[in-house]
Amino acid sequence: MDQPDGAAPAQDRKAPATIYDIARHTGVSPSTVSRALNKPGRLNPETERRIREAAKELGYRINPMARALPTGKTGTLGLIVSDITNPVYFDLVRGAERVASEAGFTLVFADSQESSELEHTTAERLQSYVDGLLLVASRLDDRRIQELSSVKPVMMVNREVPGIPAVVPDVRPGITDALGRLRRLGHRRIAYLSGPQLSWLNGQRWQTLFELAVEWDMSIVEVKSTAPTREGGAEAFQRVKAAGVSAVFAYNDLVALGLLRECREHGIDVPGRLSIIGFDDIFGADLPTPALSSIKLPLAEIGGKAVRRLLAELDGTQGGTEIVLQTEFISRESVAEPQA
Amino acid sequence: MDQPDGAAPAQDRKAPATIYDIARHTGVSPSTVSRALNKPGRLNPETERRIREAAKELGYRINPMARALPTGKTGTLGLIVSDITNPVYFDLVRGAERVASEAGFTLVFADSQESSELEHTTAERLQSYVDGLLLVASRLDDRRIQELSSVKPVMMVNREVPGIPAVVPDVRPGITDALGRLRRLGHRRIAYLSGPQLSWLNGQRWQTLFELAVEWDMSIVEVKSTAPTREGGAEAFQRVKAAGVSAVFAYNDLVALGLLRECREHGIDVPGRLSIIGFDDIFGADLPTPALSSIKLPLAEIGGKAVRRLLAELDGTQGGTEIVLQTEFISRESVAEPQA
DNA sequence: CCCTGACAGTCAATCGATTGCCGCTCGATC
DNA sequence: GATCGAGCGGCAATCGATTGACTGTCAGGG
Repeated sequence: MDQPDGAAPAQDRKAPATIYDIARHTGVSPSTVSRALNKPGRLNPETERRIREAAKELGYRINPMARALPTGKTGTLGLIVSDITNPVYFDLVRGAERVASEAGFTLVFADSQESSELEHTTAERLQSYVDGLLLVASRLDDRRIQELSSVKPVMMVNREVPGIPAVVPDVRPGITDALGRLRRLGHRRIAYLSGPQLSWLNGQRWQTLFELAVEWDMSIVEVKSTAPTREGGAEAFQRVKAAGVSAVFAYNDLVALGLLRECREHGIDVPGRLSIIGFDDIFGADLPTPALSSIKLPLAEIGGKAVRRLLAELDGTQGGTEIVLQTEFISRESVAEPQA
Repeated sequence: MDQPDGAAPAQDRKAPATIYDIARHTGVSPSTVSRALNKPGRLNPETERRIREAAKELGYRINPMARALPTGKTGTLGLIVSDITNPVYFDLVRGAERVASEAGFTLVFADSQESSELEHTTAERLQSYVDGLLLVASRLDDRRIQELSSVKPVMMVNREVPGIPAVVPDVRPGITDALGRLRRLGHRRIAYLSGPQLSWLNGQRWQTLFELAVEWDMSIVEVKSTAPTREGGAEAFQRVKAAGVSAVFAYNDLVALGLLRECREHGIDVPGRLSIIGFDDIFGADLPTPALSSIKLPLAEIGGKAVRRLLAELDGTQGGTEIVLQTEFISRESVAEPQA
């Protein structure tokens, strides 16, 4: 501290109490204090009580850094998402946060702005702080993820990587339901407005749609979008229109929302001329007119389960297999039978 | 580690390299390594080069815990928001994150679920991890905040507390513009659908509206909402309707959105019969029909500035006074002249 | 009466990095 | 040629908590 004396800038902070203070206060040794606080029952109940009391009195708060040094455990988990401004992550983050703090863990949180490079940097930086990492919809390649996981436990969310534990949704139920509905309404030719090539979920969605469409004898085309955002959706409008389909699935609700808005602006009737279905059922999907139909992920549950699973991994109680959660089709106004 | 031998649960993680490894590798002492890495120029350039090289080669990553112990600095900032599922925090969080990571700091992030109690617990827990705390729209009372700030630096965002540095918006420009517009359109009787009593911004908004309305000779009433959410807004519909006003400001966009939807469902024409204006201009405000007008906060900027200011506080270069940022009225379809 | 062992508490090493102080070397200065 | 000081690097203490090994005590069993 090189503060100019006499001119302490802010109020002076009192140094926090340590186990040494408590030890002095109660006339025992620091190691006894440590045990009193961490290994209930190891000590004489009376001694333990006295120590606990003194700790309370002195306002003792454990110093996590100091503890982390010998134990190697920080009590902290890292969560990296691809884009924090995507509402889809709300519930996921909250679910994760809840479970983590119930378990006495702290969540550290970062976003990679859809950049694989930035994600890597961030992951490495975070890794030295945390006990384990949650990678949500990671854009990293398998090798890099495996590297990361050779340093500290890594849990994948919404993505699968060989050898790495994961919590993922099963997109099939939701898609089956949605596509079935379209089919019954009379749609025969549909499009998939796709997302980032590096997105595992994008692959899943396309794959599943494709297989089902083929199986049900519907025709399907992929239309590429430039970005998984509202802008990306809007920008793809002409290509979707040109594809001559009666219904379109969009990679996610942001894209769907962008497309929907653009349709309206160009006087394309939704759902009359084009039915639109998004994925994720984010905040706001129900706001536009027509309200957007979407295939919903149980995000909060995914976040919670992912943390729980990572926590289990941490103390060796590994869950083993991968966890899969179901999706659900939320039908709103953006779907109807195609105009003759 | 009490792993059952022979059955190592996951792949074994290699211990990360330390300065001791580097020291051995290059034949110098650990302290020299430390200096090479932290005090460029202090050492013989050649020695420094060799050490840096070895560090790179061994994949050395500093152990933040170990560093934090002697220095007391963790390189980490805590950010607590009242409700992470409120889209208003997106940009704020992202702005904060960006500045923090540019400065080599890591953001730890938590939400208090609108609970003052939970916020307090969280703040205390976080405080032992971080160098400083950012409290966004805190629901804590002044005394508790001052307590927190006597332990480690605290920066208030969207709230003022005596003696604590803050970054806040000036709601006046946006409100003036919006209210002026209403007045010119012919509105004379307006309502404010208020938010949480503990919210400082809620107070600011009401105060400012009230003063301006009085000054401009418009009548104004406060209608209470039960929660600062869409549900809260919907739930207040009857009370707003009963108030017999031609325009309403809502505490935030979530509330406004809820109210807007409910109006539509009850066949109340917006903006014909009722003009609605929200605050924050969150994601989705432009989605409904009619699109919601809103008074926008420069959230990303607020987040960034708050972090910068806290960082300055940390190394004594305190900015001194409080930072105030301007608001802006975003006019959309939910505002029109009142029906005769 | 001695031994065993449970129990309570202490000692001291350790985690990884930082830093004040010291010592050596060497060239410049008087 | 002795002295001084700058430059370079090492020694060892320190931050706060954890933990294996150890000591001393006391009760109960053989």
